[in-house]
Amino acid sequence: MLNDSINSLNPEQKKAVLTTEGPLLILAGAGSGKTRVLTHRIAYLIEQGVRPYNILAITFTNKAAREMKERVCAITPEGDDVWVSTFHSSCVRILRREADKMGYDSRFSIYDADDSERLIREILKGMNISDKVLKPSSVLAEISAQKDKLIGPEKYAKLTEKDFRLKKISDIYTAYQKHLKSNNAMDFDDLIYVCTELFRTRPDVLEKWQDRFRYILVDEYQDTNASQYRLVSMLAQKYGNLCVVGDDDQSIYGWRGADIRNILDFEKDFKDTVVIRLEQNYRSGANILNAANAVIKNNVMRKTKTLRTAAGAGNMLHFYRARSDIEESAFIAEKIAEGVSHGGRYSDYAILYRNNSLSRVLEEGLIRAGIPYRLFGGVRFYGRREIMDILSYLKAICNPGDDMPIRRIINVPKRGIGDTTVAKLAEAAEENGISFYTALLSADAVPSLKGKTKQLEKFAELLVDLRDKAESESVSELIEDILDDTGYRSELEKENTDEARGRLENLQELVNKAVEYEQDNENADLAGFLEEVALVADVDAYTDNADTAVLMTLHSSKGLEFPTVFIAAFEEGIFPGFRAITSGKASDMEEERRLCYVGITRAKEELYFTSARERMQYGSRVANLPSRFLEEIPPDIVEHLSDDRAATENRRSFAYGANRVRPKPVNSYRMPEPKQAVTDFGPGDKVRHIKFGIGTVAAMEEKRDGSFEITVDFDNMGRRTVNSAFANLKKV
DNA sequence: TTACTATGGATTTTT
DNA sequence: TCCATAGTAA
Repeated sequence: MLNDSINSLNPEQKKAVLTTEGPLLILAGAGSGKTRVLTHRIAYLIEQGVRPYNILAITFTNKAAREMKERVCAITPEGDDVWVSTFHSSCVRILRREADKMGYDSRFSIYDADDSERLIREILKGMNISDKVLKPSSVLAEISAQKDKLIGPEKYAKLTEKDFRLKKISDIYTAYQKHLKSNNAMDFDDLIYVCTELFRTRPDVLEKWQDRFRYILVDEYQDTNASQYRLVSMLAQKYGNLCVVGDDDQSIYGWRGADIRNILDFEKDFKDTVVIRLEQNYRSGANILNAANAVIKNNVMRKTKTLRTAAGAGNMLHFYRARSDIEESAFIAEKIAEGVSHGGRYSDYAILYRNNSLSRVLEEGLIRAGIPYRLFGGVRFYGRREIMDILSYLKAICNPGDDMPIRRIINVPKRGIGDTTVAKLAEAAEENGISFYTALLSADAVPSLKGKTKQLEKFAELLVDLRDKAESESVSELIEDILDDTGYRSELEKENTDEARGRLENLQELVNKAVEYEQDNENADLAGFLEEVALVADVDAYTDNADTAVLMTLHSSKGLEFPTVFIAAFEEGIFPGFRAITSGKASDMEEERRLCYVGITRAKEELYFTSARERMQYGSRVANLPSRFLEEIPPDIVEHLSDDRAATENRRSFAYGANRVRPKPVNSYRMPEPKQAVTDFGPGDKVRHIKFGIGTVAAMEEKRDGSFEITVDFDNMGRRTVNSAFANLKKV
């Protein structure tokens, strides 16, 4: 059965499956069936007598890991014993067993990005540095970048001696790392970093794990950073059976430390590497592939690779330039409605955009047209305030030695313990060399906190009480208790707003997740739940079984495919983004181009690029030119829906290209206020609306932007208020 | 301590 | 525009 399955692969895929020994680099173009290859490869290894236990498969998302595991298990039951997990969870699993060798307790907690940033703020405050001078997020980014490059605090200090600003960051880095260590905590980067340190300093431990993982596979290899690369190469050193799969053209996380050289230089780093190119695309029509190939061809930093397809030309691509962002969203909504009315499903449609702030106007268009949709990204579920609050309670209960979570929730809900009190407590803790929690328990001994003893005692009691309950209760029960005992739930219920109701729903969802976790894990405990929660992302929740259109950023769309794709706001200054245009670095523009390539190759049948002549951005009206990437696509495969020659001409004369004249930032050009929307009707007149039919105008109100809010009593739809800027009412 | 107003800043975010 | 944070008044 496995043999039949392997025989149905194309020659390159087959070779990739059968080449089991030695270093192997698989350059897998978009839609070339790489997951199929990987799963077959694992199954084949097992069939060849490799123990599943000796195989490690690394993916970037939990979702990918889950899917791969399922697919392997579908071929062979033994697949269940293969380690399929993300870099981070693999490292956690290793470190839980080896933590003591690196001076950590095996119950170390994991800081997510928010925890880390809060800690940085804390340190900045302690060092009396304004967060205007050094932005916590950029400090964190710098520290993260160093860890990714395996540069520890000491080494960084040496490197930055001469630069005043960097010297400061170096001090913060040192303090940050010290805090993590003393709180028995690791941030995301540490998970990898500490693991590599462990392997570097303890050859005996390394060898143990080398013997364990004789066959290693890494997916999305183009997205690995230096530390991940180091980790993998150390593990693979002894047996040399390292298979990496990636597509340099889909490297879109360079800004997060992903080092494209990992893939470009793989052959240099691993002698006798076998390179296999999967260029046969099974996803899209030829026009779409040609567009993708044509765009990516403009990048210099890449391994040459051209996608082929056996499919026919397929449909033309479409470009539409609307008058405004609102009209653009209306166009997209209309196209979806049209498609669905011809028998399509909402879930056939994906709307992709460069950044999250663009989602709102697009959503509004869908809402107006009554199209069901789901939005991915934006605020992460686990990033929501109410979720983080309750998780902080859980963390405080689980690991009271960690100050951060307690400090977060000490006054949530409000219980009269303010910043000054917290600062005093922290000081007392510092002076006595005890944890914040211990200081809290004996707060009555601190004279300066006299007036607050009552509140502090009550809070301490609450925590002790909850810790007690945690001993005997399941995680979900504990969450319920936290919600009740702290008054968190009743507070939200009292608020009685839509927002509060939404928060309550989210909290219920958190309880559900806990229940799910308990059902899935035999030895479920609080620490395990927190770990799981720390290492999941929202995209992990994406499923295609709901019949709704999907909105997400281009970044999140990687790895997915849809019959019809809209790439919205395809404009200079947005995509490519303002920063990539002005930075002058060719590599920035190349990454934008790869993102464009990713977007294009998500489409199976139809691909629309949409843009607007002017749009609201940051509160003001801006006019952007169509994206330069549009001109990189052969014109004969793009249908211009807006018959907009003038704009195209305009673009031609615009000197662009980061390597030539640096263009004026397009965002700085402000459009004059629009002409007053002309209407030839007024209250009492009969009008026709494209969707709502005939009605009588009841009222008209001029808006600041010159358009009109028009209230109409429709014969069939009742009273509706529409805006003249997009409603297109006609007098009858 | 909290609740209000002014101000400034604003990609992308697999873990 | 919309958000988070800093500063100020009660």
